Amino acid sequence: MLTRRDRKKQQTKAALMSAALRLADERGLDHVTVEEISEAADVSPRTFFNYFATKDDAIIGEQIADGPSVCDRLLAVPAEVPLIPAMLEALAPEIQQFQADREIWLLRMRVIKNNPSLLPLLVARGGIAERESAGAIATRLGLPADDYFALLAATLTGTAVRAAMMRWADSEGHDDLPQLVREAFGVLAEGLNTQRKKGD
Amino acid sequence: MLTRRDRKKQQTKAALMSAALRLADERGLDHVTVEEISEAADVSPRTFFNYFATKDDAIIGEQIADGPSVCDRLLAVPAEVPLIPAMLEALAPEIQQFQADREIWLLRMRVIKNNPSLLPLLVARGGIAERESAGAIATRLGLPADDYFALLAATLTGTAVRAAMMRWADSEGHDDLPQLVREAFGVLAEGLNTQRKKGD
DNA sequence: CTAAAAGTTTGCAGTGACTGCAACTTAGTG
DNA sequence: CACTAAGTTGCAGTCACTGCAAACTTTTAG
Repeated sequence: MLTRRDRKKQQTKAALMSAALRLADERGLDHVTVEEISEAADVSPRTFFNYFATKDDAIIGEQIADGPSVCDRLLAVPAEVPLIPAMLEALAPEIQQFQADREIWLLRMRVIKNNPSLLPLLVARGGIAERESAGAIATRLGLPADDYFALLAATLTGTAVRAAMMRWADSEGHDDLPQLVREAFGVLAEGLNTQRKKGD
Repeated sequence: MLTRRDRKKQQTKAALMSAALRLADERGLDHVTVEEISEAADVSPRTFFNYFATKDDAIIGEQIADGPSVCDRLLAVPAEVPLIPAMLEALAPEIQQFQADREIWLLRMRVIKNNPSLLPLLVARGGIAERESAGAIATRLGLPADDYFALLAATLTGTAVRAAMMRWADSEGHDDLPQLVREAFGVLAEGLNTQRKKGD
């Protein structure tokens, strides 16, 4: 059940995130202090740290999916489906989420682009999800859980999604995100094919 | 010319790095202060920051190659050579360097493993090199400089190398590093091939 | 309705990373 | 031996972040 308390917490968290994004966008991340962010969200600085471990976290947010994770969804797709289509299907809800939170994500990507020190964190966050997915991919392919290829495939999908997001943000959201992701995977498959031909 | 001054600088830098690694290995990164590291290297804390922008930098080091970069070497390999062998060749000197600095790298990887907060930085550092390589790969394949596939391929090689390094470190240096890297690339090519068959 | 329990916010005091500046010391140069 | 350029250091200051305990608010139970 969602009590009033919980609702208020969500509100506060959203306020902090959005204040952090807005201010960082206006002035650049290192010209914004936690104090100012808290001020803008109308809570004490100490409270800020009850919600986020670091200032950067307030910008990046936490990729928490309420429902089943990419990982779960990937395992749910029938095993006959080839990896790339399966991955696309498992990713679909996430992508919809990005579009639903369109404003925030466009802003977030812009801030990250203008403050490259944030990129490591973004990549690292993706990396966690990727490592989980790697296990699921391995299962699908009947490989041991810590298989090289599974890890590489997972990394690749993460990179593809990130590249698509960047491109989407660069177009200021004019491009169609699902289309861009499909394109990234398509280019990938095609490129790998080309590579195989040249390599053989 | 390499004056005494320069030699001293190198010494100091090495001393700081090695002190940072040793202490972080013994006590864990956040139980070591910059003051203690400087103390151990026998310089003032202020001097530490003349050498490294952040504490973490002293652990990760800066992947500075004196000679030509991976990027340059990749372009030097004849265009007929397929991408993966070309990449292996371009990477060879780096790998030798890792082996030459064997002790430091094994220690470094152990510290990173035990202090995951460092991972983002390591990945980010790799990411810079990858983005450069992406350009070179694109050139080799006759693609535009910001091509999707080139970026994905570059990311993949970075991940392969990193995975090989991790495995090498896990074996405490008993495994043969060049062998592990070749294996990573091999598994990769093979896996992609399998995937193509399933996917068509 | 009320009092205790449980959860949340806040202030305070402290640690430690990191920076700019100016004084000081030392190595290279003519 | 100056003279200069480069490197080192101390100092004062800002800001991220933490633990603790007090104050406050919501929920729960009697």
